[in-house]
Amino acid sequence: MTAPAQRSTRQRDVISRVLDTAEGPLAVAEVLGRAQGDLPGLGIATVYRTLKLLTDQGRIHPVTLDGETLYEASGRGHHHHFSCTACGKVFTLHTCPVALPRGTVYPGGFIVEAHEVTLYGRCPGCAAQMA
Amino acid sequence: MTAPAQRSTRQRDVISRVLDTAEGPLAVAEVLGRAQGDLPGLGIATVYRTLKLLTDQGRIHPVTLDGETLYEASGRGHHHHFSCTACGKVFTLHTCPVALPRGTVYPGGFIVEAHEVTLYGRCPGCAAQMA
DNA sequence: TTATATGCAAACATTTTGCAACGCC
DNA sequence: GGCGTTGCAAAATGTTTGCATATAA
Repeated sequence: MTAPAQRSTRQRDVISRVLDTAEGPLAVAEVLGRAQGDLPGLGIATVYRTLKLLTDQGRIHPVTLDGETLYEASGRGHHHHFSCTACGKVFTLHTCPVALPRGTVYPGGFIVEAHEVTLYGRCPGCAAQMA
Repeated sequence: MTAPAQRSTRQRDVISRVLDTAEGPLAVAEVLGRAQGDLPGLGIATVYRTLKLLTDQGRIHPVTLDGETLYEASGRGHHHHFSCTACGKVFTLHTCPVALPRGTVYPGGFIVEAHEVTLYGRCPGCAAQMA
């Protein structure tokens, strides 16, 4: 009773690479668009199936931002996100503004296992345009 | 040319009260269910329309958590959320773990206008059950 | 060869919209 | 009475699934 065989296909390779080389989390439509650059005939169903597969494998994970589900590659270490209120792009931040290690007991008796922080504001590019 | 008149209806009153008296953010289905306790015939479209109306008025605002959109009353001051990984309930936290006032320039040149923090872990009740 | 993966289209789930009936003001 | 609001059903979105064909191994 072994796990079902996993095949390496061009579709999966391309979708994986799109996420691995992305500068931040991507929306499903964005993944489809970028992957179609290499595979014009790629279907949206394959993207959804592959995203689920990669998520189950722990190679990527979903990030929900303003109601939209984005996907990003795992294994990039602890980080957070910055959502630009001007251009809408989402950036990855490598500095963490909170000190809440696993096991911290938060006021009220909440035992913290993990945390997520999202910052909103102007990204460097949009801030420069305003000036 | 004044703004269109807003009418006070039983539906809007009930939906507003459901959110005002909620202990935390509620999912749309949860709002519908609670409101139907008072208004059995209430339609889901009215709930969506009213949620959008109240949001536009700034009286409530959406909170996205794990891909689900929840709504909570505004004007409760700055706070964050704790999502229990055991029972799934979402709690409101009144202590803020970050010091990022508006205008803070975050490493990388990001100008912070707002921030959101979500903590994950065991709520007091679930933590007690484990012990 | 053969079981898994893909693409298409149909099925679902969720949210929005059109419209006639209804009810505040 | 008039116009905003409601409930229903249809439409628009976003995501999943069935199935015949294509393909990795």
